[in-house]
Amino acid sequence: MRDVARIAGVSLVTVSRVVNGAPGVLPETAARVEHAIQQLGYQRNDMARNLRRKGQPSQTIGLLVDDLANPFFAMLARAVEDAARVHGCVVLIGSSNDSLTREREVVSTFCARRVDGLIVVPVAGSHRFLADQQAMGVKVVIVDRPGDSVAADTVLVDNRRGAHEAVRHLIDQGHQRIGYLGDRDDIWTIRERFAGYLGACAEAALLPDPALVIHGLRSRAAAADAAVAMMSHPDPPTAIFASNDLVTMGTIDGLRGPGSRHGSAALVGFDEFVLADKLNPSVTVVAQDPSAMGTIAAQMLFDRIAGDTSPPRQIVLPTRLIIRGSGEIAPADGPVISTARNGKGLTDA
Amino acid sequence: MRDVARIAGVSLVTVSRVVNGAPGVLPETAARVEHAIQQLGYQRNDMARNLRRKGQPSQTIGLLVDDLANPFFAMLARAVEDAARVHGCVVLIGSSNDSLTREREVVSTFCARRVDGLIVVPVAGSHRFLADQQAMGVKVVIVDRPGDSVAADTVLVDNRRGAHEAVRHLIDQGHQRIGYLGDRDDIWTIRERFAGYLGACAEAALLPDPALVIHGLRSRAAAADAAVAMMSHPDPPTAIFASNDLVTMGTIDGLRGPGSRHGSAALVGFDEFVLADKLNPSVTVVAQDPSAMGTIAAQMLFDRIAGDTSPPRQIVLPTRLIIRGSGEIAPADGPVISTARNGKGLTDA
DNA sequence: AGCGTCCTTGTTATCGTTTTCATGTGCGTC
DNA sequence: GACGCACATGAAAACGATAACAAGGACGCT
Repeated sequence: MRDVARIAGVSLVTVSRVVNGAPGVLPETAARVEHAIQQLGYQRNDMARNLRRKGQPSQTIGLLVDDLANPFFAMLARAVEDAARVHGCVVLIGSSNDSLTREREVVSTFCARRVDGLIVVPVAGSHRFLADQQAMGVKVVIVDRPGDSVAADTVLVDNRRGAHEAVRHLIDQGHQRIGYLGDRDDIWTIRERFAGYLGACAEAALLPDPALVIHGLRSRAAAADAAVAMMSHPDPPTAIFASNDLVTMGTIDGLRGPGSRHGSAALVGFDEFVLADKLNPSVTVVAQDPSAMGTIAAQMLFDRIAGDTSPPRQIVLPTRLIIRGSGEIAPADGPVISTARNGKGLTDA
Repeated sequence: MRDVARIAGVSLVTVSRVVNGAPGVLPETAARVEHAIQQLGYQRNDMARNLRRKGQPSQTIGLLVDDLANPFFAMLARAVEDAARVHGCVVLIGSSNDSLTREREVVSTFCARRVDGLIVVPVAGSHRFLADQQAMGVKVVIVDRPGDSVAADTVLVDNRRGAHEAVRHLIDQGHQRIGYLGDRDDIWTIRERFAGYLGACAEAALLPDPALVIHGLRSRAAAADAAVAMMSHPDPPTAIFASNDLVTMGTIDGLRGPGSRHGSAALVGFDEFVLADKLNPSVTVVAQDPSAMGTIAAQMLFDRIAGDTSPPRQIVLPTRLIIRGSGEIAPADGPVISTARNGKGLTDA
C-alpha cells in the first residue's frame, strides 16, 4: 500500500479511499492510484482492515456441521454459503464429528478469527461455551438439533411428527408388527423420531415388541446386520421404520442380502435419499429440506449481525412424507431433495 | 489483553508469552496471568496476530470446489478439512458453480484474507489470476481437472482410462451398439471420458453411430429425456455409457420410466453412487475416490506451505471398475464410496 | 478584500498482537 | 568483591490498514 501511494504520488489515505470506493477523490487521482495498483498487483489486506475497523462486521461466518461428507449437511452448507455470498461474507467450515471436544475447539478457533457469527449443528452435551462466545458478541444460530444451555435462534425439523406420520402410514396399510431400527438415541433427532414411532403405535393401541426395537446403529453395515437379525425373529415384523438414511440403506442391504427373505417387510425411512424411488420396491420416506434449513438459518444469522436484538426465535420446519410403497410407479416429479437447492422448499415452512 | 495484563500486574509481552506458551515465564506469574484470562474470558485475536507475524503462515487455507452440495466434492472437502485440522489450519470454503467469474471473485476474497494456500477445482478457462496469486506467495494445488495457464501441483483421476475400461467391459460382454450420454463436454473430465469411450470403440473397430452420442446433459431430467429419445431410435443401442453420476441416474429414470422398455439396455456409468448396487439390475460403475484426492491435495499443499519448492508435480489416480451387471448379486463389501473416508482408498494409488 | 464553505488531500493515532532489544536481579566463580 | 551469565520481565516499534481530524485551495458572497 505504501508502494502504491509512493508510485501514485499520494498518501496512504487516498489509496485507502480509492480501494474502498470512498467518495471525494478526484477522478484523475483515482485513475493514477488504480494504475499503480494494477502495476504492483496490490491487494488489500483484509486482516489488517478488519483489525482496524473494530465494531464493523468482519464479513466472515463460521459453519459447524456434524459431518460435511454427509449429503444432508453438504446441502445445508451449500445453502449457507450461497446466502453468505449475497452478504459479501466468506464461510469458515468445520465438522464436529459428533465430538463435543472437537466442536468446542472449532468454535474457539473460529472465534479467535473474530467471525461475526456461527451456524452450529450442536452435538449432545452442554453448550455453555457457546453462550460465552455470545456474550463476547458472536451471533449464533443453532440448526437441526436444539442446543443445550444456550439461548439462540434455532431451526429445527418436526422429527417427531414426521416419524409419527410415517408409522401411521404403515398402520393404515394394515401393519400391526412394526419394527424400529435406529441410530444412537443420544442424538436429539433420533430420539424425537423414536418418540414419533412410539406415539403412532400408542395411538393405534399397538404395543411395540421390545425385540423389534433396536438402537445404536452407527453404520450401514450395522443396520444391515440388525435388519437380518430382526427378520430372523420367530415372529418377524411385517414392517420396519428406519430412523435415518444410513439405517434405511442398511436395512435395504439386509432385506436384500443373500439368505434373507427378499422384501418380506415393508420399509419406511426417515430422510430422503437419491434413488429411493428407483429401488424395487421403491421406498417410502420422510423427507427433510436441508437446503431450506441452511437458507433460513443464514437469514436469521445475518439479521442478527445486522443488529436484530429481538428474543431468540425457534423455527420448526415440517417434513414431507413421500409415499412410494411396493411396486408403485414413482411419481413423475422428482423427490424434494433434488429441487431443494432453488429454495422452493421454503414454501413448505 | 491490556486488561489481562493490568489485572495480572504484568506487561503485554508477558501475557503474550503465556498465551503462546513461550518459555521463560515464572510459573507463578503464568498462573496469575492464566487466572486473569479465565476471569475476563480473554481470547487471543488471531487477526491481529497474523498481521504482526508476517511471513509466518496464517493457518488458513481456501478450498474452492465446483458445488459443495455435490457428494463428490463434499467428500473431497471433508478430507481436506481433516487434513487441515491436523495442521492446525482452518478452511475457507466456496463453490464456483462452474463460473469463472465467481471463481475469480472467491479466490480474490480468500487471498485478501491472506490464506496460506488454495485448493482449487478449476472451471474451464484461463487461470492467469491464479498464477498472479502464486507470484504473491499463495500456494496452489489444483484438483480434479487440470488448470489452464497455471503451473501448480495437480491431482487428477485417469478419467480416460476409466471410461475406456468401462466401455471395453461392455464390448467384452458382446455389445456392439453402445450409446454415449454425456454432460457438457467443455468440462475436462467429461471430455476425457468421452475420449475413453471413443478409444475403446476404436480399439474394437466399432464406429459409434452419431445418433447414439448425446452431449450437454446438465441435469438428471435432461439425461432421462435423452435416454428415452435414444431408446426410441429405430436401431437403439444395446448398451449405454453415462458420463457421470447425474447422467447415470437420469438414464435409469429414462429406462425405468413409464412407457420405456424396462432395462432394455445395459448401463455403465462413471462415478459410484449410493445404492448403485441395490438397483435391479444393479449398475456397473467406474468409481473414483474423492476422499483420497482431497487428502493427497491437502498433503501437497501443506508440503508447499512448509517450504517445498520442487517443481510442480502431477498425480493421476486410477479409477476402479465395479462390475455389477444385471441380476448379479452385489458383493458383500460396500462400494468404495462408503469406505473412502478412512483414507484406505489411498492404497488404490 | 475578507470570510465562510465545500472539496480534495494529508497527518496522526489507533486496532491487538508479536518482535526486538533493553533492563534488572540473583548467582556462581575467580 | 567484581565480573559474567542466565533468567524473568518490560518498553517501544512494527504489522497494514482505517478513523478522526486538520490543512490548503477554489469559489461565492457580502
